[in-house]
Amino acid sequence: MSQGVELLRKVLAHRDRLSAEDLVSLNALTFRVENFARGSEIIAEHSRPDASCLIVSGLAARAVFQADGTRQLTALHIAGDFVDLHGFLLKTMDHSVMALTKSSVAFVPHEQLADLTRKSPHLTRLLWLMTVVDAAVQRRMTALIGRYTPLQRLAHLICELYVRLGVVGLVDGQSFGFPIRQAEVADLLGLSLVHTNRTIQDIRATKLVAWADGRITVADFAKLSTLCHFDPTYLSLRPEKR
Amino acid sequence: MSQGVELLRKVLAHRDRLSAEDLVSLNALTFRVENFARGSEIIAEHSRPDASCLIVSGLAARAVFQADGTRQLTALHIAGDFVDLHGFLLKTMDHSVMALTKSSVAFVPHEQLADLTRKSPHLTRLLWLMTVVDAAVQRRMTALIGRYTPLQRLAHLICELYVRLGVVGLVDGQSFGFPIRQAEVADLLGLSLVHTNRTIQDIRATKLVAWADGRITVADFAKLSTLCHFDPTYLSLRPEKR
DNA sequence: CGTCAGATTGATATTCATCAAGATCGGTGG
DNA sequence: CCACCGATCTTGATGAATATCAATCTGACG
Repeated sequence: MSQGVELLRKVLAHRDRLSAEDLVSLNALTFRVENFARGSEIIAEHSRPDASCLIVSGLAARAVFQADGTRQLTALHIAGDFVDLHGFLLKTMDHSVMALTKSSVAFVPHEQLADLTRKSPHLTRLLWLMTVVDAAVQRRMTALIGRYTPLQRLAHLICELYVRLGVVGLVDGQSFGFPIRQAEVADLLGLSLVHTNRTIQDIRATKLVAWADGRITVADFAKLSTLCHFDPTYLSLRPEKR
Repeated sequence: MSQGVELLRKVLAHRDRLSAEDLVSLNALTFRVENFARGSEIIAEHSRPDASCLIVSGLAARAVFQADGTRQLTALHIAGDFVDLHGFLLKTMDHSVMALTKSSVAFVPHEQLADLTRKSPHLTRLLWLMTVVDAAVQRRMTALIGRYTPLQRLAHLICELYVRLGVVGLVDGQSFGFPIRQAEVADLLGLSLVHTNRTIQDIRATKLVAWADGRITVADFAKLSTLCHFDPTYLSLRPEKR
């Protein structure tokens, strides 16, 4: 079983029980793995990909660029995220996907996904769900940037990462690797670089989070959650019949 | 053919050719229509709906509420939008859907949608697409609030509405009805009410848009698009094999 | 005529971006 | 081993953008 499929199985299993038949269909998917350097573009805006990709390792982000070169990173993606399932339906990309760290990415051809929609309604619904969860995460991001203070935005980002990375086993005790530059955090949170730096100092001052050398340690998840009103409902992490 | 199905057919036909078989499956869907008053909740956060809804007439919005009573409207929905297709997969709502004007809403039971995923892979992909387009619109919203000026946000909102309302035939010449209070525009754009008021005055001053008595007239769509870098790619409005 | 919701205005305080320097650190060539 | 360099983080100063507060205005309607 490829690493990509194994990760996908783990992520889907958090949302619904997978039947033996589901597993067979999953295993039938063939992934081509490709590596990307930090800062490189995995999928380009306006391109027409013929395969969808899943992050095997590393961090990636969806990016929307502006004419003046500034950008907004609209979503962050981690190992196990079927990032570009969207492209399967969109056909033409409305945004790009960037590797924020050295990443390993698995591609599955669109034909195989189309096949899945014909042969496995249940897996289809689960993959559909994954894109709907992406939408929910995006909604939360909109709300964060629109109505939360910078400190809350950052706290929320950390809470979300803590939970999502936990699902794929990437939280070690209370800490996880997050080798991201502050400029990128700024583009995620909709802040300037300087203000982001100060906000990071603010969150360190709360003592709820330690952040050094590309690693974040969550000292008090409960208090951090309260600070930013984190409610994980939007991640749909309860196994249910779907 | 019900009004709901007819609208849906129109919206889907903008994304792909519908076969005779597709139309039969569409017509098999049974919608229960319900009316909502301005300001009422169509779907509540944390609820577990057993039917998904489509806006037949009126304006609706997804809302995320904060502890202090403030809210962010994360997305705006118009006639023809299958707003709550998300609920079919999420099972538990992570946000609420509000009627911004008196609205007529058609509900189709989740069982019928599940059935569709078993019997009509093509329609399934098209409905899936509609949720993916919602995600794309949401992404654009995040980028807007994070990196665009208030004037650009408002201009972009108007461009988007102009195009989306055009698809369902709700643009009359160069104008469309938009009977929304400024407080709601503020919650959409992530601004304060006062600043929203001033931004509306700014956009009036450009003469590119007239806005009075609940009606917006777009005097120069091309210039307005340029002002806010509007690129309709994210709406996926080209019929393609999907 | 009074009331109410919504729009508008002016004044002020706060937040945030921008600009311009440092500081820190790892790597690299001599 | 050490001086230098570039990338990143940090800091301080300043001004612009935005929120907040408190009126006032307007039009619809009983």
